[in-house]
Amino acid sequence: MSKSQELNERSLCLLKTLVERYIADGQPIGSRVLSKDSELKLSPATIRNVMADLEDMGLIHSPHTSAGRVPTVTGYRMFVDSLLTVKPLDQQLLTQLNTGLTSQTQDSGEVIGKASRLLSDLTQMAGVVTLPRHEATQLHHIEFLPMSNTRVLVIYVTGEGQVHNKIINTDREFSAAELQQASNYLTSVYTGQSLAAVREAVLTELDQERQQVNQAMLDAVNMAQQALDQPEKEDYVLSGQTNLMGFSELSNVEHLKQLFDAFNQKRGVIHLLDKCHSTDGVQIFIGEESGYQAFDHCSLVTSSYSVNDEVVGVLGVIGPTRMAYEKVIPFVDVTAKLLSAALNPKG
Amino acid sequence: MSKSQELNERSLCLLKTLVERYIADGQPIGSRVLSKDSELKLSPATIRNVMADLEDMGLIHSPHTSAGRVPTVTGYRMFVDSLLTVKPLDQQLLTQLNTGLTSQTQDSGEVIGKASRLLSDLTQMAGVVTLPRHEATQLHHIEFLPMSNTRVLVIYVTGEGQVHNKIINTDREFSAAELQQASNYLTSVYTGQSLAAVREAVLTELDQERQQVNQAMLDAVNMAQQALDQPEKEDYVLSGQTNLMGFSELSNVEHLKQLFDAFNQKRGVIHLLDKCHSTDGVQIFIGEESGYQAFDHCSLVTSSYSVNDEVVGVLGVIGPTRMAYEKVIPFVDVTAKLLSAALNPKG
DNA sequence: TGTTAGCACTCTTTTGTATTGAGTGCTAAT
DNA sequence: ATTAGCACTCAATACAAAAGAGTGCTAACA
Repeated sequence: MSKSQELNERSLCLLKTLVERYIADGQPIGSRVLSKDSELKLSPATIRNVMADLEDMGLIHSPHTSAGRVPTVTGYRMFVDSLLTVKPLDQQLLTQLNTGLTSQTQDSGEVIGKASRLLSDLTQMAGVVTLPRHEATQLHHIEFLPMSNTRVLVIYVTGEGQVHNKIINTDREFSAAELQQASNYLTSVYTGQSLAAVREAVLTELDQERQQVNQAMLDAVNMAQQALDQPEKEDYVLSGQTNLMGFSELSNVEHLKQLFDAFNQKRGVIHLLDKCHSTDGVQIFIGEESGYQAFDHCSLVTSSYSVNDEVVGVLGVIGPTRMAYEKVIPFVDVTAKLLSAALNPKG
Repeated sequence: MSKSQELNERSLCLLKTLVERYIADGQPIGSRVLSKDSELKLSPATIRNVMADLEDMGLIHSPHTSAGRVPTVTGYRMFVDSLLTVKPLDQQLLTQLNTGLTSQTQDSGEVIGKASRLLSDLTQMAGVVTLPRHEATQLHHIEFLPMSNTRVLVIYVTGEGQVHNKIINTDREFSAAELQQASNYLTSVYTGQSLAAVREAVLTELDQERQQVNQAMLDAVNMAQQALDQPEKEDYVLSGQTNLMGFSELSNVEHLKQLFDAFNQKRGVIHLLDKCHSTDGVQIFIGEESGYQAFDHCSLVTSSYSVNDEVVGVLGVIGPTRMAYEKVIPFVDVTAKLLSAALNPKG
């Protein structure tokens, strides 16, 4: 009785080799192979007993009577949490990453895209990088341009050259000169502050100084308020989706459709990625743990990246549950660090 | 002898109903069904004779001895070219299109995206719209902003609020004031001209007036030249890719992967879409006609759209070869016209 | 001469049955 | 506690037979 609940060294060791072997081969592992594969010198019969225990504990599972065993989600979880021996990152991969992310003359958008691409290319799975949190980035410049009648094009530049734009409708028609003046005023006052701060400042300024401030500036602030009104929705860059079509465990078209639909919706994925914002270090969602049905057969390995020591985004790799965690984890970890480095204002 | 090469009224009529029926059912059509389905009162035996002729001519094809017949690519081609009875566009679809494309306060990018989305949503296939040809659009404003050291952010606005930006490296450091002056100079001189014209003008100005013109303007022109140097690559907006995963004829994961890879490469698709630039009216590629293996089982129905009576882009629908051409064709046609209308400067 | 009924034939699809092989669980021996 | 042995389960494979769909051809017919 006590035995069946006890997770002794031996059981764990066997679980470990079972998972490793299953990740390598993709086929259910029977007692015979496990007996040969493990450094423990045990007979298949003994191993069968242990396996029965592991199955009782919900760590492995048998597809049917005459098949071997396969790790369950909790089995994988135990594996990555306490059994995994992380491999140091392949040197060649490291240099590829480094050269890919460090090249000059790129705005941050390009770097993000490049990172996503590298994640997918070097893992042969799907790579994802969220765009830096809009709110946290600094305002670098804001400009109003006349379009037609009362329509005004607002352009504002944040961080290292990310350009955002939006068309707003104004109450009355503005001349090019007026708009120019507004641009100058706002840029001079608010440059260097975070967008969140600017939004707040603009709102209070609208409230308090309505009477005192001169009309031109009031107009400027008003337009800024409209432009920054609803925060831009979060977004991410996904690469290598087609890589996922190669994996036999996802080869069911129905599953694939669900997965790709989820990618297109973006909502769910963003929500999932947001969960990693808080934690630092690598975080992993295995199969159903994500809570999204479309990801039932996938795992997600993520890490957050920062600018100026503040977490502004998340990046990661999406692949089948059966992935080489021992390689992917350090890979994602390093990529996050390199991306942070690449995005930080140069020395 | 002569008979087997002759495409009389009756054969064509049967081909037509065969294709229609096959498009509706998706299963090979036998002589019995065709006999019942056709308005011609002919026995299955007679129909078998006709079908044998059609097969000789390469218009239909039998998957195997005991299956019915299926249209070949040339069969489809004949069908859409001369047999098709185009259905007038469903009134409800029309209003949906209209309201979707006509709403206010959208920059052209949004309209393009919306069009693509509508194409896919309303056909339940994939929709594609190329971005308006960059070269042909008018320059509306150009602006230089200092980033760090010698890096300068160039922002230029074209057409109805499309914002482009690029970071360039300059020979020396420029002050904000200098850049402002350059912006003003270029904007005042070149606003309203097409990008292609601007590029040309800039180049000649660099050549000819190197001595006479003042240094500030020379710098400005120099930077503009760098920014407009290599033309932006063509691009398109694709929607509803996942719709394609629902079709049984494409449900082979291998095919799907090829197709989606092609979508990601973009190169091939763009090349294909470019072929439609010249022609006006609806153009159709059926199966292998496209010349791209990934599209072997797909058809592409396209039409070009214009701004100021000049063709600037192409839009279309991608779906399985077996699609309801009689509905899709008018739909694509109308969408192209509505998009042209939506993009043309108002009033 | 064009159309049709009839029939033999082909080939896929389905269904059923037997066999093989992998792997287990249990029991009894070590 | 470990292990050898054995009966048992179940998927996968192979094979055979039957059913079904549709054709091509021939001969009869209007």
